[in-house]
Amino acid sequence: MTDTRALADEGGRPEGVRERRNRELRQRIHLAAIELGEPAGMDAVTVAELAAAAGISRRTFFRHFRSKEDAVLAGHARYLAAARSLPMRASNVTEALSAIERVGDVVLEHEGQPELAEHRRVNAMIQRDQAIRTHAVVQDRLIADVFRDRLRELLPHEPVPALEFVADLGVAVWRHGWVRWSAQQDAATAESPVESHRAARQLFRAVAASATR
Amino acid sequence: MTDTRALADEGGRPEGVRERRNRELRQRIHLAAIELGEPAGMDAVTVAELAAAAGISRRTFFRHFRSKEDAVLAGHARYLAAARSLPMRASNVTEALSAIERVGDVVLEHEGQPELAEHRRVNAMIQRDQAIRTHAVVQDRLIADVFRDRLRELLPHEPVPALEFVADLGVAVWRHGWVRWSAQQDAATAESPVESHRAARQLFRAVAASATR
DNA sequence: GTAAATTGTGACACACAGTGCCATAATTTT
DNA sequence: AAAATTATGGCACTGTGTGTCACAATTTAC
Repeated sequence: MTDTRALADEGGRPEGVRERRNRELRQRIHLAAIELGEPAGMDAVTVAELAAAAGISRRTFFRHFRSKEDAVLAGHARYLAAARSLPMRASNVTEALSAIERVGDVVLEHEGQPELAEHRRVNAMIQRDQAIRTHAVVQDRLIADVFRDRLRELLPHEPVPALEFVADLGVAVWRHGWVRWSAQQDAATAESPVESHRAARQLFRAVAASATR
Repeated sequence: MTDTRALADEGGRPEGVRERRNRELRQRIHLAAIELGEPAGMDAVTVAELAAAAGISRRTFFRHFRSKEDAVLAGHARYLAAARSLPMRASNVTEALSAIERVGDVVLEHEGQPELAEHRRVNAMIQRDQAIRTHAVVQDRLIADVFRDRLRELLPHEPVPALEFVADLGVAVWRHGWVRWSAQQDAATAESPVESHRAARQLFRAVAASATR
């Protein structure tokens, strides 16, 4: 989680003390949020407790995250950053979905073992914890809006509602990929994230093919 | 808006004074919310102002709506009620989407002129007003969860993530239908709500057909 | 019809979220 | 080493949402 820079600028300058501390602190807060929220439910945790657990003041917490729910959903921040910065290409509405899927592919390639472990944990929280679930869907919408705006630049002649719709669908498929992956339990039949996302896309296609007579 | 009973029980008993006042008050609050929120943006409106405009106390407002954003989104409440109460039939995942679409069709049939005018107004707010937009997507998720749970009863052998996904897609198509309809401006080429929703379903199919090579 | 039970309302208090502001400490730059 | 920048904590303040109580209005039972 955490290093939203990973995708954007691989070749950065050294990274000063400030930068490193900032990154580490965000990570510490993130872990504290999961640690406290996982057992009790996020509604039962106050920002004051969270800040105390991370060794900072309430005020400082809000300088690093907009809300306690935000502190949990680090994966969304990475996907959002990718939606903003990765190159996209599409020459019509139906290609737009593929363009979004390609962004997802790149993100998947960058998610290593620690991120995957986080995904399992956070996705489990999204299923159980209403506060987190609510916040996750809001984040999804923000990401879809970013995709919509980028598609708008690529396809200025397409109606905006259609682009928004495609962006929505793209994000829904992405989310379902993770839900599917996180639902795996026994290692025997477990899919890799890439496989789960492929399955999500296939299910999307299958459902659409038979719908709307 | 307003009468969430319309779909559920057409043949009801007379309706007492209490019931009527309750309904009228909800409607009054709803209108006050739109009236205040439309020009200023919902973030700039406090519940105290809203309650004052509706002639009630702040405390009473919260007995009728969970939040000021909720007070604006009356159409979502109707759709939610329909998702809960209308009969659904499906024997596999791909039919599930059609089942959700059928619920939408029934709701559409019941939306008269005043509701349609409201849809235009509220949808415009959803586009402009971040607070409302955020809340709308949360409502959509709640509705999708209701559909998911109902599908779970109909198709107990299907994996829950798949059902959740289909429910998500169904709601996304529904929402896009309204967005598309609300985007119409000149009466000359304007679509009816039914036509817009049909177009939404077709776009869904078209996008899916060419995606995921 | 009147009495009892139920339900809606306002007032008050309270916990908590989120933000503006300022003084201070730590770091980067010059 | 001094100056400029940036992170932090403390404090105050607005606003949300909920629990609780007393009281008024309706509904139900008799």
